[in-house]
Amino acid sequence: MAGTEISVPPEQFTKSKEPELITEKALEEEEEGVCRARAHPSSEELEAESTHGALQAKIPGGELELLLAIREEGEKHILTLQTVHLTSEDAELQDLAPQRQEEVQAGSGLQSWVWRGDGSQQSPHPCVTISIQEEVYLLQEVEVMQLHVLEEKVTGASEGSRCAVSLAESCGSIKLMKGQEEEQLLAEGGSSEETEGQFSLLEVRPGDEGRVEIVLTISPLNIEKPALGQAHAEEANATESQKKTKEVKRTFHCDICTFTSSRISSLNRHMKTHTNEKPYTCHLCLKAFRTVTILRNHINTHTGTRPYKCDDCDMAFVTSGERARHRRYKHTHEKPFKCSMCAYASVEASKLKRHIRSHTGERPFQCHLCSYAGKDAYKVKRHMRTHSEATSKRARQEIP
DNA sequence: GCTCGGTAGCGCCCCCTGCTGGA
DNA sequence: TCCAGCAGGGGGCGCTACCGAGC
Repeated sequence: MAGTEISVPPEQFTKSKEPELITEKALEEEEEGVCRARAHPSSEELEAESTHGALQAKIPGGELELLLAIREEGEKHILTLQTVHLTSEDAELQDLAPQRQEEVQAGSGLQSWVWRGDGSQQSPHPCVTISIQEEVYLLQEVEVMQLHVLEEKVTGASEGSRCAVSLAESCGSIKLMKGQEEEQLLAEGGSSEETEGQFSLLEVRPGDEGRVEIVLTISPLNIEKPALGQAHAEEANATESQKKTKEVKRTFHCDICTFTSSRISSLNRHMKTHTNEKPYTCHLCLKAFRTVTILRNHINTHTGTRPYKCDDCDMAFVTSGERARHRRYKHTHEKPFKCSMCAYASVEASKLKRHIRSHTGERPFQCHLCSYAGKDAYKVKRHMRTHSEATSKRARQEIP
């Protein structure tokens, strides 16, 4: 299938951003036999996705739910569901005879997806076949539709577990649901391709009754999954044999994002980034900060204390990062950010980003008084002088 | 747990240069 | 022709935020 591509109206899909696949209500729902991950990506985040060429998936009118089977016990997976252009060869894939078929309805707006699996286990990876109603997902040219499902290790999944992923357009939510059904056997036959070593995928083909079938190959990953309900630790990549043997390296997970660390102190520090708590207040300006380090740097900006002195000149800086950047600008001339379209290279990523706008013509900063748009914020600010000065000139002319 | 070093990102300001229109 | 105004492109720094790792 690699190579087969179907086309889906981009607006019909919302690509889930991997770090967003974290749940808010996962804990209580897990107790109900449902593992549910919900994310609320902001519009900015979705925008960012699109800028990377990834597809945006929006499900018109409601949620999209994807059922899939997890075969291995104690494994975690990242699933990427990707639509691809369909070719005539895909008809051959109809030979994949699913043994099971289920339809899922989740709410009024939900488009039905059909999970299918067969008993063949020839593939090293489990596969899932999903059918989508054709009126929802058109067999045209697709680029988009990428779903990342970060699945928790499935313990006690002897009966198997099913996961349902749903995208709700209205709120941008993604749900990960673990069902209680019996073990779903997995289909074999969809070609797979590794992407960044993370996932494999899948096959898209026309199904019956006007559906599109997507065969999803699941690659087991050694990725720790966020705990449900609270930050937790677990043994990284621990198999039973490994557990029995030796040195258990613990990995601590944030349950709000995909952050992991080998140190609990790092996790504890990280967890503060998910709160608005800023307990460290500058006594000079009353501005609050999350960490004492940031506060210290801030106070140095008041006092003029610049502890980081450049070895090659008389410049000094508040932070080591400023000094390092200064050294790249002035002394080492190291420019790690290189433009792929010309010879331009920059010390800073933001400069490269600004430079690329000169290639693309993008002008994201709009003047609110005229049609002028600038490629960076300061250009608009500078441009605004022309309005104020023009106004003042007129005023001077009108008032002799 | 604290601290340091490094990285990332946004913002601000400045300089240099080319174009354009009016004096 | 000269010059001021304006915009494009880019350099450099200020500051905040975050994280890995050493102590």
